[in-house]
Amino acid sequence: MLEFAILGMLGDGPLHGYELRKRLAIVLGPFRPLSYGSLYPALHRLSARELITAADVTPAIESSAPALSARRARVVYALTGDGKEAFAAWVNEAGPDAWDDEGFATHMAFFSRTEVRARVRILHGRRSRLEERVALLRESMTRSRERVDAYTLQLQQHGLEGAEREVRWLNELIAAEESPQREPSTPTTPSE
Amino acid sequence: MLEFAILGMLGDGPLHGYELRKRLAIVLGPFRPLSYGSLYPALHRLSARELITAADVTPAIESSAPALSARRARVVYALTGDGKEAFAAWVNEAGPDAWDDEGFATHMAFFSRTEVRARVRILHGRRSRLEERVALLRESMTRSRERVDAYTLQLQQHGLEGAEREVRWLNELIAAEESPQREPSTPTTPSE
DNA sequence: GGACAGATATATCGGACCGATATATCGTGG
DNA sequence: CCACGATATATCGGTCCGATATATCTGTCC
Repeated sequence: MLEFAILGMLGDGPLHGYELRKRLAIVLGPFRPLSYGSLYPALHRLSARELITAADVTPAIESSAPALSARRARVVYALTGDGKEAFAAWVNEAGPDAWDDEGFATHMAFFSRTEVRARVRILHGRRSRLEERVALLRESMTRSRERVDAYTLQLQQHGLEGAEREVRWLNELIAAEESPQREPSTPTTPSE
Repeated sequence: MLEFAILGMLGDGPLHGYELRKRLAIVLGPFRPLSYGSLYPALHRLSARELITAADVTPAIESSAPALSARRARVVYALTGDGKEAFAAWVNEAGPDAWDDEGFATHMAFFSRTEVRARVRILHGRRSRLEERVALLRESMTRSRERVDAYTLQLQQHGLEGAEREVRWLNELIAAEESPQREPSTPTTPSE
Protein backbone atom coordinates (compact mmCIF):
# COMPACT_ATOMS: atom_id res chain seq x y z
CA MET A 1 0.00 0.00 0.00
CA LEU A 2 2.67 2.43 1.12
CA GLU A 3 4.87 1.39 -1.76
CA PHE A 4 2.24 2.43 -4.28
CA ALA A 5 1.74 5.75 -2.52
CA ILE A 6 5.48 6.34 -2.86
CA LEU A 7 5.43 5.45 -6.55
CA GLY A 8 2.49 7.79 -7.04
CA MET A 9 4.22 10.67 -5.29
CA LEU A 10 7.39 10.17 -7.31
CA GLY A 11 5.25 10.42 -10.44
CA ASP A 12 5.35 14.20 -9.97
CA GLY A 13 9.13 14.19 -10.04
CA PRO A 14 12.17 12.95 -8.06
CA LEU A 15 12.20 13.55 -4.31
CA HIS A 16 14.28 12.67 -1.29
CA GLY A 17 12.86 10.75 1.66
CA TYR A 18 12.22 13.62 4.03
CA GLU A 19 10.30 15.68 1.47
CA LEU A 20 8.44 12.57 0.32
CA ARG A 21 7.20 12.03 3.84
CA LYS A 22 5.88 15.58 4.12
CA ARG A 23 3.99 15.30 0.83
CA LEU A 24 2.52 11.93 1.75
CA ALA A 25 1.41 13.39 5.08
CA ILE A 26 -0.64 16.02 3.21
CA VAL A 27 -2.37 13.40 1.09
CA LEU A 28 -2.76 10.59 3.61
CA GLY A 29 -3.65 12.80 6.55
CA PRO A 30 -1.52 15.05 8.77
CA PHE A 31 -2.16 12.90 11.83
CA ARG A 32 -0.44 9.50 11.80
CA PRO A 33 2.37 11.12 9.78
CA LEU A 34 4.01 7.93 8.47
CA SER A 35 6.97 6.57 10.41
CA TYR A 36 10.50 6.64 9.03
CA GLY A 37 10.65 3.05 10.15
CA SER A 38 8.16 2.36 7.35
CA LEU A 39 9.35 4.84 4.77
CA TYR A 40 13.05 4.05 4.44
CA PRO A 41 12.67 0.25 4.35
CA ALA A 42 9.94 0.71 1.73
CA LEU A 43 12.28 2.87 -0.36
CA HIS A 44 15.00 0.23 -0.06
CA ARG A 45 12.57 -2.49 -1.14
CA LEU A 46 11.43 -0.48 -4.17
CA SER A 47 15.02 0.29 -5.01
CA ALA A 48 15.97 -3.40 -4.82
CA ARG A 49 13.10 -4.25 -7.18
CA GLU A 50 14.28 -1.47 -9.49
CA LEU A 51 10.96 0.34 -9.50
CA ILE A 52 12.81 3.44 -8.35
CA THR A 53 16.43 4.61 -8.52
CA ALA A 54 18.36 6.04 -5.56
CA ALA A 55 20.91 8.74 -6.35
CA ASP A 56 23.22 10.21 -3.70
CA VAL A 57 23.31 13.96 -4.13
CA THR A 58 26.49 15.11 -2.41
CA PRO A 59 26.37 18.77 -1.39
CA ALA A 60 29.03 19.78 -3.92
CA ILE A 61 31.67 21.11 -1.57
CA GLU A 62 34.18 22.00 -4.27
CA SER A 63 31.46 23.51 -6.46
CA SER A 64 31.14 27.20 -7.34
CA ALA A 65 28.77 28.38 -4.59
CA PRO A 66 30.14 26.60 -1.51
CA ALA A 67 28.13 27.88 1.45
CA LEU A 68 24.85 28.38 -0.37
CA SER A 69 22.54 25.32 -0.37
CA ALA A 70 25.41 23.15 0.84
CA ARG A 71 23.12 20.89 2.83
CA ARG A 72 24.00 17.43 3.99
CA ALA A 73 24.08 14.53 1.52
CA ARG A 74 20.59 13.49 0.44
CA VAL A 75 19.30 10.48 -1.42
CA VAL A 76 17.05 11.48 -4.28
CA TYR A 77 14.63 8.84 -5.52
CA ALA A 78 13.15 8.75 -9.02
CA LEU A 79 10.68 6.50 -10.83
CA THR A 80 11.97 3.98 -13.39
CA GLY A 81 9.99 2.73 -16.36
CA ASP A 82 9.02 -0.39 -14.44
CA GLY A 83 7.91 1.81 -11.56
CA LYS A 84 5.64 3.85 -13.80
CA GLU A 85 4.12 0.65 -15.16
CA ALA A 86 3.59 -0.83 -11.71
CA PHE A 87 1.85 2.33 -10.51
CA ALA A 88 -0.34 2.60 -13.61
CA ALA A 89 -1.42 -1.03 -13.15
CA TRP A 90 -2.22 -0.53 -9.46
CA VAL A 91 -4.02 2.78 -9.79
CA ASN A 92 -6.62 1.30 -12.16
CA GLU A 93 -7.02 -1.94 -10.25
CA ALA A 94 -10.36 -2.27 -8.42
CA GLY A 95 -9.54 -5.28 -6.22
CA PRO A 96 -10.67 -5.92 -2.63
CA ASP A 97 -7.51 -4.19 -1.41
CA ALA A 98 -9.03 -0.93 -2.62
CA TRP A 99 -12.10 -1.33 -0.40
CA ASP A 100 -10.71 -1.36 3.11
CA ASP A 101 -10.06 1.82 5.09
CA GLU A 102 -6.45 2.59 4.25
CA GLY A 103 -6.55 1.00 0.80
CA PHE A 104 -9.48 3.14 -0.29
CA ALA A 105 -7.96 6.36 1.03
CA THR A 106 -4.71 5.66 -0.81
CA HIS A 107 -6.51 4.85 -4.05
CA MET A 108 -8.68 7.97 -3.83
CA ALA A 109 -5.64 10.14 -3.23
CA PHE A 110 -4.58 9.26 -6.77
CA PHE A 111 -8.02 9.35 -8.43
CA SER A 112 -6.91 12.18 -10.69
CA ARG A 113 -4.56 9.66 -12.30
CA THR A 114 -7.17 6.87 -12.34
CA GLU A 115 -9.42 5.99 -15.28
CA VAL A 116 -13.10 6.87 -14.82
CA ARG A 117 -14.23 3.23 -15.03
CA ALA A 118 -11.82 2.19 -12.30
CA ARG A 119 -12.85 5.13 -10.14
CA VAL A 120 -16.51 4.14 -10.32
CA ARG A 121 -15.74 0.50 -9.62
CA ILE A 122 -13.64 1.38 -6.58
CA LEU A 123 -16.30 3.72 -5.21
CA HIS A 124 -18.95 1.01 -5.65
CA GLY A 125 -16.76 -1.60 -4.01
CA ARG A 126 -16.05 0.68 -1.07
CA ARG A 127 -19.76 1.41 -0.68
CA SER A 128 -20.58 -2.30 -0.66
CA ARG A 129 -17.96 -2.86 2.00
CA LEU A 130 -19.43 -0.07 4.11
CA GLU A 131 -23.00 -1.29 3.66
CA GLU A 132 -21.86 -4.72 4.79
CA ARG A 133 -20.34 -3.13 7.86
CA VAL A 134 -23.54 -1.22 8.59
CA ALA A 135 -25.61 -4.40 8.32
CA LEU A 136 -23.18 -6.31 10.56
CA LEU A 137 -23.18 -3.56 13.16
CA ARG A 138 -26.97 -3.23 13.15
CA GLU A 139 -27.39 -6.98 13.47
CA SER A 140 -24.82 -7.14 16.26
CA MET A 141 -26.49 -4.30 18.14
CA THR A 142 -30.01 -5.70 18.04
CA ARG A 143 -28.78 -9.22 18.80
CA SER A 144 -26.77 -8.27 21.89
CA ARG A 145 -29.35 -5.74 23.19
CA GLU A 146 -29.25 -5.53 27.00
CA ARG A 147 -26.14 -7.74 27.11
CA VAL A 148 -23.67 -4.91 26.65
CA ASP A 149 -23.27 -1.85 28.85
CA ALA A 150 -24.25 1.69 27.88
CA TYR A 151 -20.69 2.68 26.94
CA THR A 152 -20.23 -0.17 24.49
CA LEU A 153 -23.60 0.67 23.02
CA GLN A 154 -22.55 4.31 22.60
CA LEU A 155 -19.37 3.17 20.87
CA GLN A 156 -21.29 0.91 18.51
CA GLN A 157 -23.88 3.59 17.80
CA HIS A 158 -21.15 6.08 16.97
CA GLY A 159 -19.43 3.59 14.68
CA LEU A 160 -22.70 2.83 12.94
CA GLU A 161 -23.50 6.48 12.29
CA GLY A 162 -19.97 7.03 10.98
CA ALA A 163 -20.38 4.19 8.49
CA GLU A 164 -23.79 5.47 7.39
CA ARG A 165 -22.34 8.93 6.93
CA GLU A 166 -19.57 7.54 4.73
CA VAL A 167 -22.13 5.70 2.60
CA ARG A 168 -23.97 8.98 1.96
CA TRP A 169 -20.68 10.63 1.07
CA LEU A 170 -19.85 7.84 -1.38
CA ASN A 171 -23.29 8.21 -2.96
CA GLU A 172 -22.51 11.85 -3.70
CA LEU A 173 -19.11 10.96 -5.13
CA ILE A 174 -20.63 8.24 -7.32
CA ALA A 175 -23.36 10.58 -8.54
CA ALA A 176 -20.76 13.22 -9.40
CA GLU A 177 -18.67 10.59 -11.19
CA GLU A 178 -21.50 9.16 -13.25
CA SER A 179 -22.92 12.46 -14.43
CA PRO A 180 -20.77 14.27 -17.00
CA GLN A 181 -18.75 17.30 -15.97
CA ARG A 182 -21.73 19.65 -16.38
CA GLU A 183 -23.20 21.37 -13.35
CA PRO A 184 -25.67 19.30 -11.30
CA SER A 185 -28.59 21.60 -12.22
CA THR A 186 -30.22 19.81 -15.19
CA PRO A 187 -29.77 16.01 -14.74
CA THR A 188 -31.24 14.98 -18.18
CA THR A 189 -31.26 11.29 -17.09
CA PRO A 190 -27.64 10.12 -16.65
CA SER A 191 -26.02 7.17 -18.42
CA GLU A 192 -26.78 4.23 -16.09
CA MET B 1 -3.45 -2.56 23.90
CA LEU B 2 -4.77 -5.95 22.86
CA GLU B 3 -3.26 -7.49 25.99
CA PHE B 4 -5.32 -5.20 28.22
CA ALA B 5 -8.47 -5.97 26.26
CA ILE B 6 -7.80 -9.66 26.90
CA LEU B 7 -7.25 -9.07 30.61
CA GLY B 8 -10.48 -7.08 30.73
CA MET B 9 -12.46 -9.79 29.01
CA LEU B 10 -11.08 -12.47 31.32
CA GLY B 11 -12.27 -10.34 34.25
CA ASP B 12 -15.76 -11.73 33.60
CA GLY B 13 -14.48 -15.28 34.02
CA PRO B 14 -12.16 -17.83 32.37
CA LEU B 15 -12.44 -18.33 28.62
CA HIS B 16 -10.71 -20.22 25.82
CA GLY B 17 -9.18 -18.41 22.84
CA TYR B 18 -11.93 -18.91 20.31
CA GLU B 19 -14.66 -17.64 22.61
CA LEU B 20 -12.43 -14.77 23.73
CA ARG B 21 -12.08 -13.65 20.13
CA LYS B 22 -15.85 -13.64 19.58
CA ARG B 23 -16.46 -11.53 22.69
CA LEU B 24 -13.70 -9.09 21.80
CA ALA B 25 -15.20 -8.75 18.32
CA ILE B 26 -18.49 -7.59 19.85
CA VAL B 27 -16.74 -4.92 21.92
CA LEU B 28 -14.03 -3.78 19.53
CA GLY B 29 -16.16 -3.91 16.38
CA PRO B 30 -17.40 -6.82 14.27
CA PHE B 31 -15.36 -5.68 11.26
CA ARG B 32 -11.62 -6.17 11.63
CA PRO B 33 -12.40 -9.19 13.82
CA LEU B 34 -8.95 -9.59 15.42
CA SER B 35 -6.56 -12.05 13.82
CA TYR B 36 -5.58 -15.29 15.50
CA GLY B 37 -2.07 -14.32 14.56
CA SER B 38 -2.44 -11.55 17.15
CA LEU B 39 -4.57 -13.32 19.72
CA TYR B 40 -2.60 -16.50 20.41
CA PRO B 41 0.82 -14.85 20.63
CA ALA B 42 -0.69 -12.26 22.99
CA LEU B 43 -2.10 -15.06 25.16
CA HIS B 44 1.31 -16.74 25.23
CA ARG B 45 2.98 -13.46 26.21
CA LEU B 46 0.50 -12.85 29.03
CA SER B 47 0.91 -16.43 30.14
CA ALA B 48 4.71 -16.08 30.22
CA ARG B 49 4.37 -12.93 32.35
CA GLU B 50 1.98 -14.83 34.63
CA LEU B 51 -0.82 -12.32 34.26
CA ILE B 52 -3.02 -15.20 33.13
CA THR B 53 -2.93 -18.98 33.55
CA ALA B 54 -3.38 -21.47 30.72
CA ALA B 55 -5.13 -24.74 31.61
CA ASP B 56 -5.53 -27.59 29.11
CA VAL B 57 -9.04 -28.92 29.38
CA THR B 58 -8.85 -32.40 27.88
CA PRO B 59 -12.23 -33.68 26.73
CA ALA B 60 -12.32 -36.38 29.46
CA ILE B 61 -12.36 -39.49 27.27
CA GLU B 62 -12.27 -41.98 30.12
CA SER B 63 -14.76 -39.96 32.14
CA SER B 64 -18.31 -40.96 33.00
CA ALA B 65 -20.25 -39.34 30.16
CA PRO B 66 -18.02 -40.09 27.16
CA ALA B 67 -19.85 -38.82 24.06
CA LEU B 68 -21.59 -35.85 25.65
CA SER B 69 -19.66 -32.55 25.42
CA ALA B 70 -16.54 -34.49 24.43
CA ARG B 71 -15.15 -31.66 22.33
CA ARG B 72 -11.58 -31.33 21.27
CA ALA B 73 -8.96 -30.22 23.80
CA ARG B 74 -9.24 -26.53 24.61
CA VAL B 75 -6.97 -24.15 26.47
CA VAL B 76 -8.86 -22.18 29.10
CA TYR B 77 -7.28 -18.91 30.23
CA ALA B 78 -7.94 -17.26 33.58
CA LEU B 79 -6.79 -14.07 35.29
CA THR B 80 -4.18 -14.26 38.05
CA GLY B 81 -3.90 -11.78 40.92
CA ASP B 82 -1.15 -9.93 39.05
CA GLY B 83 -3.37 -9.84 35.98
CA LYS B 84 -6.21 -8.24 37.92
CA GLU B 85 -3.83 -5.63 39.30
CA ALA B 86 -2.34 -4.87 35.89
CA PHE B 87 -5.81 -4.39 34.39
CA ALA B 88 -7.04 -2.22 37.28
CA ALA B 89 -3.96 -0.01 36.89
CA TRP B 90 -4.42 0.34 33.13
CA VAL B 91 -8.16 0.92 33.14
CA ASN B 92 -7.83 4.03 35.35
CA GLU B 93 -4.76 5.37 33.58
CA ALA B 94 -5.40 8.50 31.50
CA GLY B 95 -2.13 8.58 29.58
CA PRO B 96 -1.60 9.63 25.95
CA ASP B 97 -2.08 6.00 24.92
CA ALA B 98 -5.75 6.40 25.80
CA TRP B 99 -6.19 9.28 23.35
CA ASP B 100 -5.41 7.76 19.97
CA ASP B 101 -8.02 5.96 17.87
CA GLU B 102 -7.62 2.36 19.00
CA GLY B 103 -6.46 3.20 22.50
CA PHE B 104 -9.51 5.33 23.19
CA ALA B 105 -11.93 2.73 21.82
CA THR B 106 -10.36 0.02 23.99
CA HIS B 107 -10.48 2.19 27.09
CA MET B 108 -14.08 3.17 26.51
CA ALA B 109 -15.08 -0.47 26.05
CA PHE B 110 -14.19 -0.93 29.72
CA PHE B 111 -15.56 2.37 31.05
CA SER B 112 -18.04 0.53 33.23
CA ARG B 113 -15.04 -0.72 35.19
CA THR B 114 -13.28 2.68 35.17
CA GLU B 115 -13.46 5.27 37.94
CA VAL B 116 -15.45 8.40 37.11
CA ARG B 117 -12.44 10.70 37.42
CA ALA B 118 -10.41 8.61 34.99
CA ARG B 119 -13.36 8.45 32.57
CA VAL B 120 -13.64 12.24 32.48
CA ARG B 121 -9.90 12.68 32.07
CA ILE B 122 -9.78 10.22 29.19
CA LEU B 123 -12.74 11.86 27.45
CA HIS B 124 -11.13 15.28 27.80
CA GLY B 125 -7.80 13.99 26.52
CA ARG B 126 -9.47 12.38 23.54
CA ARG B 127 -11.34 15.58 22.76
CA SER B 128 -8.12 17.61 22.90
CA ARG B 129 -6.48 15.17 20.54
CA LEU B 130 -9.40 15.46 18.13
CA GLU B 131 -9.48 19.27 18.32
CA GLU B 132 -5.79 19.27 17.54
CA ARG B 133 -6.51 17.10 14.53
CA VAL B 134 -9.29 19.43 13.39
CA ALA B 135 -7.00 22.45 13.67
CA LEU B 136 -4.20 20.67 11.80
CA LEU B 137 -6.54 19.58 9.05
CA ARG B 138 -8.10 23.03 8.68
CA GLU B 139 -4.70 24.65 8.57
CA SER B 140 -3.44 22.11 6.06
CA MET B 141 -6.50 22.63 3.84
CA THR B 142 -6.32 26.41 3.72
CA ARG B 143 -2.54 26.38 3.31
CA SER B 144 -2.50 23.99 0.36
CA ARG B 145 -5.60 25.51 -1.33
CA GLU B 146 -5.44 25.11 -5.12
CA ARG B 147 -2.33 22.94 -4.81
CA VAL B 148 -4.22 19.68 -4.30
CA ASP B 149 -6.77 18.15 -6.66
CA ALA B 150 -10.51 17.94 -6.00
CA TYR B 151 -10.35 14.31 -4.81
CA THR B 152 -7.73 14.97 -2.15
CA LEU B 153 -9.79 17.97 -1.04
CA GLN B 154 -12.89 15.76 -0.77
CA LEU B 155 -10.92 13.26 1.29
CA GLN B 156 -9.64 15.96 3.62
CA GLN B 157 -13.07 17.56 3.92
CA HIS B 158 -14.59 14.20 4.83
CA GLY B 159 -11.90 13.56 7.40
CA LEU B 160 -12.41 17.01 8.89
CA GLU B 161 -16.16 16.57 9.22
CA GLY B 162 -15.66 13.16 10.81
CA ALA B 163 -13.32 14.63 13.42
CA GLU B 164 -15.74 17.49 14.14
CA ARG B 165 -18.56 15.00 14.51
CA GLU B 166 -16.54 13.00 17.04
CA VAL B 167 -15.85 16.17 19.04
CA ARG B 168 -19.59 16.83 19.29
CA TRP B 169 -20.14 13.23 20.38
CA LEU B 170 -17.46 13.55 23.06
CA ASN B 171 -19.09 16.76 24.29
CA GLU B 172 -22.30 14.85 24.87
CA LEU B 173 -20.48 12.04 26.66
CA ILE B 174 -18.62 14.52 28.87
CA ALA B 175 -21.83 16.37 29.70
CA ALA B 176 -23.53 13.10 30.63
CA GLU B 177 -20.52 12.16 32.76
CA GLU B 178 -20.30 15.44 34.62
CA SER B 179 -23.97 15.74 35.45
CA PRO B 180 -25.20 13.30 38.12
CA GLN B 181 -27.28 10.31 37.14
CA ARG B 182 -30.54 12.30 37.16
CA GLU B 183 -32.45 12.78 33.93
CA PRO B 184 -31.31 15.70 31.75
CA SER B 185 -34.63 17.55 32.19
CA THR B 186 -33.87 19.99 35.04
CA PRO B 187 -30.19 21.01 34.73
CA THR B 188 -30.06 23.04 37.99
CA THR B 189 -26.60 24.40 37.06
CA PRO B 190 -24.17 21.44 36.90
CA SER B 191 -20.87 21.19 38.80
CA GLU B 192 -18.42 22.93 36.45
C1' DG C 1 -24.69 -44.83 6.83
C1' DG C 2 -21.69 -41.93 4.48
C1' DA C 3 -20.17 -37.83 2.28
C1' DC C 4 -19.68 -32.96 2.81
C1' DA C 5 -20.16 -28.45 4.53
C1' DG C 6 -19.60 -25.44 8.26
C1' DA C 7 -18.67 -24.26 12.99
C1' DT C 8 -15.31 -25.01 16.66
C1' DA C 9 -10.49 -24.77 18.10
C1' DT C 10 -5.34 -23.95 18.22
C1' DA C 11 -1.18 -22.57 16.08
C1' DT C 12 2.66 -20.59 13.09
C1' DC C 13 4.89 -17.83 9.35
C1' DG C 14 6.14 -13.89 6.69
C1' DG C 15 5.45 -9.31 6.18
C1' DA C 16 3.92 -4.42 7.02
C1' DC C 17 4.04 -0.74 9.89
C1' DC C 18 4.96 1.93 14.16
C1' DG C 19 7.57 4.19 18.00
C1' DA C 20 11.83 4.93 19.88
C1' DT C 21 16.32 5.84 19.15
C1' DA C 22 20.82 7.17 17.01
C1' DT C 23 23.51 10.07 14.16
C1' DA C 24 24.86 14.07 11.54
C1' DT C 25 24.35 18.74 9.28
C1' DC C 26 22.50 23.30 8.76
C1' DG C 27 20.42 27.93 10.04
C1' DT C 28 19.10 31.15 13.64
C1' DG C 29 19.18 33.72 17.78
C1' DG C 30 20.81 34.77 22.19
C1' DC D 1 30.04 30.19 20.34
C1' DC D 2 26.81 27.36 21.52
C1' DA D 3 22.13 25.70 22.21
C1' DC D 4 18.09 24.74 19.69
C1' DG D 5 15.10 23.35 16.09
C1' DA D 6 14.62 21.90 11.38
C1' DT D 7 16.61 18.95 7.90
C1' DA D 8 18.00 14.29 6.70
C1' DT D 9 18.92 9.14 6.83
C1' DA D 10 18.82 4.84 9.13
C1' DT D 11 17.95 0.70 12.27
C1' DC D 12 15.82 -2.07 16.05
C1' DG D 13 12.31 -4.36 18.56
C1' DG D 14 7.80 -5.20 18.78
C1' DT D 15 2.74 -5.52 17.51
C1' DC D 16 -0.55 -6.92 14.57
C1' DC D 17 -2.53 -8.81 10.22
C1' DG D 18 -3.56 -12.18 6.51
C1' DA D 19 -2.77 -16.57 4.91
C1' DT D 20 -2.28 -21.08 5.89
C1' DA D 21 -2.30 -25.67 8.30
C1' DT D 22 -4.42 -29.00 11.15
C1' DA D 23 -8.06 -31.38 13.79
C1' DT D 24 -12.59 -32.29 15.78
C1' DC D 25 -17.41 -31.97 16.15
C1' DT D 26 -22.34 -31.24 14.30
C1' DG D 27 -25.84 -31.11 11.08
C1' DT D 28 -27.84 -32.08 6.62
C1' DC D 29 -28.79 -34.20 2.36
C1' DC D 30 -29.04 -38.23 -0.30
